[in-house]
Amino acid sequence: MTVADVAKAAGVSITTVSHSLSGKGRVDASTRERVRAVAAELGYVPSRAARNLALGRSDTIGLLLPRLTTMPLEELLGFDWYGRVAVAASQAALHHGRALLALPGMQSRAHLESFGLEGLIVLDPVLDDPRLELLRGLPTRTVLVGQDPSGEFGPTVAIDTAEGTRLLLDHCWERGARRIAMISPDLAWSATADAREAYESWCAEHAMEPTLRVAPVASAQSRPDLSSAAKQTALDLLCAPERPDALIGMLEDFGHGIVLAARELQLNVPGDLLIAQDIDDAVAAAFGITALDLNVHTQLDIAMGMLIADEPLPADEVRLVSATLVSRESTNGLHR
Amino acid sequence: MTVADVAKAAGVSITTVSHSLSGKGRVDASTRERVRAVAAELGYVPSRAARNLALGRSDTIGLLLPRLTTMPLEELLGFDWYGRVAVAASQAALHHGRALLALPGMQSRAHLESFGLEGLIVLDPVLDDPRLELLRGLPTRTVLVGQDPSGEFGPTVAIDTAEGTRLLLDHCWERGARRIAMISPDLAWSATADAREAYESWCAEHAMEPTLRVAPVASAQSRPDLSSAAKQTALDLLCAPERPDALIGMLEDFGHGIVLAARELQLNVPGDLLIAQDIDDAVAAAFGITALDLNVHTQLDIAMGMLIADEPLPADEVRLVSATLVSRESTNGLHR
DNA sequence: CCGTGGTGCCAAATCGCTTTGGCAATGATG
DNA sequence: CATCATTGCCAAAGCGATTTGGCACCACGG
Repeated sequence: MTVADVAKAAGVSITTVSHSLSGKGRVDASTRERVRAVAAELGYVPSRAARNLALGRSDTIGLLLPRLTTMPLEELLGFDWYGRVAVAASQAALHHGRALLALPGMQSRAHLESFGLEGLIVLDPVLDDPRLELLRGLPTRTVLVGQDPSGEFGPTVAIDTAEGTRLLLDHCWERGARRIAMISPDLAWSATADAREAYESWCAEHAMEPTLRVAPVASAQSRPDLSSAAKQTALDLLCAPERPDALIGMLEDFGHGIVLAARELQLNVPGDLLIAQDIDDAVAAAFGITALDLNVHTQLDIAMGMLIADEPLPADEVRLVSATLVSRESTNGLHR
Repeated sequence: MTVADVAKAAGVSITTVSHSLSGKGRVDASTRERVRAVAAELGYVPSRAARNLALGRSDTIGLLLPRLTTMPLEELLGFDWYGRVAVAASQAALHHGRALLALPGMQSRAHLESFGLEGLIVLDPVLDDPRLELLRGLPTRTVLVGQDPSGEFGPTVAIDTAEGTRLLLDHCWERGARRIAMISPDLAWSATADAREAYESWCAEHAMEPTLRVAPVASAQSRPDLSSAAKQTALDLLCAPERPDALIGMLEDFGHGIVLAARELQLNVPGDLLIAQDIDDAVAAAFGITALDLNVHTQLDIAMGMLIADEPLPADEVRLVSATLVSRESTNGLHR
């Protein structure tokens, strides 16, 4: 079932069929409708491959995963967050009739171009990101999702990390915390840096001594045990002389690790210690840990919209998405 | 950069380039190596679109999601399990140099064919599955992942649900439980039916009265609250005169719901009640709930292997994958 | 010396679509 | 009535790969 079949059945040329269906050329309205009717009746569906070849691009959006740690790239998808991003991207693409392709690592530019992608989503760049080299001058429309430390990637969709961090801090403050510590991962993420910065300036404004600890996760060869890393760091913090009365974990599973640490030290949550996390997930929800909903669907809807829009990509637009605070029992208030 | 460019650079014909790179025609070994070297030096990567058109198929594997409830299809990806399957499928495809396409619902057969898929993975059929009609006579290699109640889909990869169910029951029995109840969802899944059957025959073997309750989740218009559904059912069960001493939840989040019910009734877990779940996930892990690891990567590796193998698909092979019991605190033993 | 078979290479057709450029018919304009 | 612009349609030329069928050459055996 090809254009030729439809053309024959409708008694017109291939050109007219193509123009009728795409609405592009000059075709009489009645002819167009007739051709469309015939095509529909025959159940004609154009071949993707042929269309892609002729158009020089596919209806596929690529998803370029980051290179955070030394672990194999594919394993990143096993991370809850990247899994969710991949799913959200898939849904957004699907919603616009596009397919999503999780790209097999960083190959050559030619390799990247061979897919004839309609658009490309690049996730979470880090400083000195080797992918920058790949993307420079790439003809493919590209949108960054996640913050860009270098500012060189171009159009970006990102969470307003500073705002989100302040949401968490304000929330803990309101619930009575006066010594709020932060546990941050050792990742070169821009969001991580922004959060630390926001934390420090917030502390300055509230005349609070900042207590920042870094939990090591980046050096793992395989999927790191985020919860345990956070737990160790939390234990360390909570045994210090001036024990914090609130702990904010800045990576998935960190909240859970902190809960385990508190349990081990027989601290009551939230009576003795408030706990919050910068990113919401099923575990945080099940444990009643206050967290930020990063609105991954909103982020990817926006990114997808930018990619498939008709107008040219805005060169340096940064669209910030606000995180939503999800308040749960873990910050229900300290004993006084 | 096309075959023509490589041909010119190497001083041979397009045919010879194609043959050299694919290793298919008759080409002198030295020529082949030379052409390959030139292609590599030029950074030549064949265009997917052109190859797909010429070959009549893409290097894309489709993933056909099930139609479990009345919710919009895309939302299924939001289910933890299907998200994980999609990610695992993506990884498996990626590992074989293929792309994975989450298919936009059940369209016409022509629509399905328009993708020129190299292979198709169909997830979790139910009785009277409307997708059966679509697939009958489809030229695409198709593998089913999940159990097939009708037995009409052809080659299948599935978890051995009966074996897995028995693993859970034996485990609870060993830990001292003598009144093991099961909470099952109201889904037309074959796995659900198999589990119930396995439960009943196991009970018969152990002279135990089966206590099966169905938690309603299928009628939800949007993503159902699985945990609450299970909690309600568990509360009901645990308030009955002959209170069970072990509860097995047969869907994701059911274990968590049962934990909440036990907590509400001030039952000690595992002192007064053992809890287990038929499917492991991050929440079960974080809560220390014993669960079955359904080895989703193994399942999809096998399925992908069948799809891209050279030999023809075995018509009716069913490859059963064993679940792995992950024992955690929730079944650490009853008070006696 | 001729027929046979194998080897190395290539021209051209093919996949199914989009798009360009042109032709004929029609209507508007001077 | 001649001219020109517009409209409706189509033939043909791509897009970049694969693959078929055939040609020229060489070696071998009868």
